[in-house]
Amino acid sequence: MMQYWLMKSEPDAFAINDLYSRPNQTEHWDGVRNYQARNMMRDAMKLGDQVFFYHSNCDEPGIVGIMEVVREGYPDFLAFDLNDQHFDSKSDPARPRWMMVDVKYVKTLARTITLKELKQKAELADFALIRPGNRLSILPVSKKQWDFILSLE
DNA sequence: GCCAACGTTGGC
DNA sequence: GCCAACGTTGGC
Repeated sequence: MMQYWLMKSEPDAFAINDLYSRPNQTEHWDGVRNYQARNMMRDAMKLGDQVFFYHSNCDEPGIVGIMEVVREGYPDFLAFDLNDQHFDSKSDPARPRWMMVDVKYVKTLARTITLKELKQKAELADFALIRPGNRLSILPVSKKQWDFILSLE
């Protein structure tokens, strides 16, 4: 059964246009160093799942596009790379601590659906993104929420 | 296992 | 740049 997600990225570091210009418009979602988010990538995200691309920590935080899971959870090899800022000495290839998935660009929304706007919708009162203090970088989205958000485009 | 200190996220 | 929320670490 198809599932829906939202993944955050700071556009200064990796924006939807960066995904668009990657070979095959595909990239691995590296750098997640939070166990809850890790568990979702390791256990729950499946091939074909649809994902909102969310720009965080920027002038206009919001949902900017859609991507698709094209490879299920596998070790985040950047955690093994001493020279990478995501290096983690507690993760090694024999016992990888951090996981990632590969995502492929699907589309850019006609406009950014802003956090501000999402907060104002009674239909999204239960949406994890707009609950106070939710800093998880990967969130589940229900089909109902997904369809409603897309109807705003 | 508790909890204080500390670090990070991310909106504003 | 501020700060609230909250995850992680480490002493005990």
